[in-house]
Amino acid sequence: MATEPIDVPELAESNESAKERLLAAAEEIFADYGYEGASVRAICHRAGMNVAAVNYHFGDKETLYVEAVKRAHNCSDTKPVDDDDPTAPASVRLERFIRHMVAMMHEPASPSAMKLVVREMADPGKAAATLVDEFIRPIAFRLRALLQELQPHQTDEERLMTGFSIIGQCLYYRQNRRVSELIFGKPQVEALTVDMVADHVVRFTRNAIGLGERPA
Amino acid sequence: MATEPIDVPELAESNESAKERLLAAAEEIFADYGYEGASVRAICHRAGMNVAAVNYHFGDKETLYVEAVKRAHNCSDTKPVDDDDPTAPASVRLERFIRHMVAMMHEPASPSAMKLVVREMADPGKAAATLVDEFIRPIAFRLRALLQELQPHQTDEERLMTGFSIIGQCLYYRQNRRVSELIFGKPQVEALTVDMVADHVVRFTRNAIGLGERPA
DNA sequence: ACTCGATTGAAACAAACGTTTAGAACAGAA
DNA sequence: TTCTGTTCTAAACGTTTGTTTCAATCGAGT
Repeated sequence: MATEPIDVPELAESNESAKERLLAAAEEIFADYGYEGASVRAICHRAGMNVAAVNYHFGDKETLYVEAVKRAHNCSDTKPVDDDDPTAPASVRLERFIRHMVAMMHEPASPSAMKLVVREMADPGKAAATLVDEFIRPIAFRLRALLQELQPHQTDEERLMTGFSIIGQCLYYRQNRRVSELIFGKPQVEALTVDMVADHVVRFTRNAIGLGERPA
Repeated sequence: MATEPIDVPELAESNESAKERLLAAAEEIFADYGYEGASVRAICHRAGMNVAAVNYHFGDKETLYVEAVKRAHNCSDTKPVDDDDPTAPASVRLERFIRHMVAMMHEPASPSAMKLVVREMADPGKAAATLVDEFIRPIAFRLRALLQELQPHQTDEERLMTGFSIIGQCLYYRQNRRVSELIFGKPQVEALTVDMVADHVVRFTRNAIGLGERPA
């Protein structure tokens, strides 16, 4: 009681390691089965820990979920878009934006993290607000700024819809890949590589907003 | 045993009415809470029936779910696209296709039915195959045929991606509406009416595939 | 060695889950 | 009426859920 806790550096490490394992396991299970479908027991089993671990480290299932989603969006690779060259022409930066977006959707650094993030976005829950603030909105505002440069004569609403058209194309392959495979067969869809899709979306979008064919 | 069942006309009606109420309730609850999140008790309570009703009429929860999804896609309005005038030019039929698609996503005849269908598409389960066969694939093949008319010089893969770009734009507003509201604020997104979005997607797509601005 | 706070383990908790059972209520046929 | 089959209800089934309890274990400070 009387003794102040002082700092516990190495203990904190092992603490983080335990929480980290739990978060990693939660990310996978939540991504695969959804919030309701994932059981605390399955998560703890995956983490090699006891059922009580969730309650001890996070309090309850919901808190664990929110923390897992927060951790997931940190694992996503936002950086390549951050160090974008601001001196390049807007049309080039738009192309880079699209290519980064398509790549992120097709081959995310952490598939289960991306899966979990997209799941939360499709059905926004308690973690959605944080996710939007720290992960989604920055990307959306970057695109909006680009479109303001490229189409200053258009209204805000027109640019908003243009942004949705671009994002909609990129998101399609992540949100509807499996259905597409059911429709056209898996080989047909798998034949579409990241580069092919990126090239297509860039060309489709450039034509759509009047940038014309991309110069070689 | 010895007596054959004969026909039971009016009894069959009341039977259908009971199953129908159950299916309607299941559609709403499953659409709102997902398969795992929806409880058999909640569905039966909504239908004003006993818990055992699900097991009596459908056997188990999963069968009820599949039947509810099948019923949901029947409630969706596929017809307006069916009686499409085949004599009109392909570019006009494409525009009609897009407008119908956008309208169906924005203001479906039965919101809960559409919600349930989209949910199953996002996370394909046991009902996905039927849904694709009877509901999704016909639409997709119609679009593919249109693009074959409009862009006969392109490869199958290019046309496939073009189709995905078009569908991706239409689906965006249904799959990511709530996130968009979180990003930009509800009023900004609600300001986009069905007609505005349809006009935009038509113009965006026409430009993208080289049809030029639509003639007045 | 001893103490004490942090962490883990096995077990159990009440509640909710999908499912089942046995019988009541009903309608038509004999 | 009596019988027969169908439909519905109340109650309970066994299992699984998220959560809690409490003692065992560990690690560092005195």
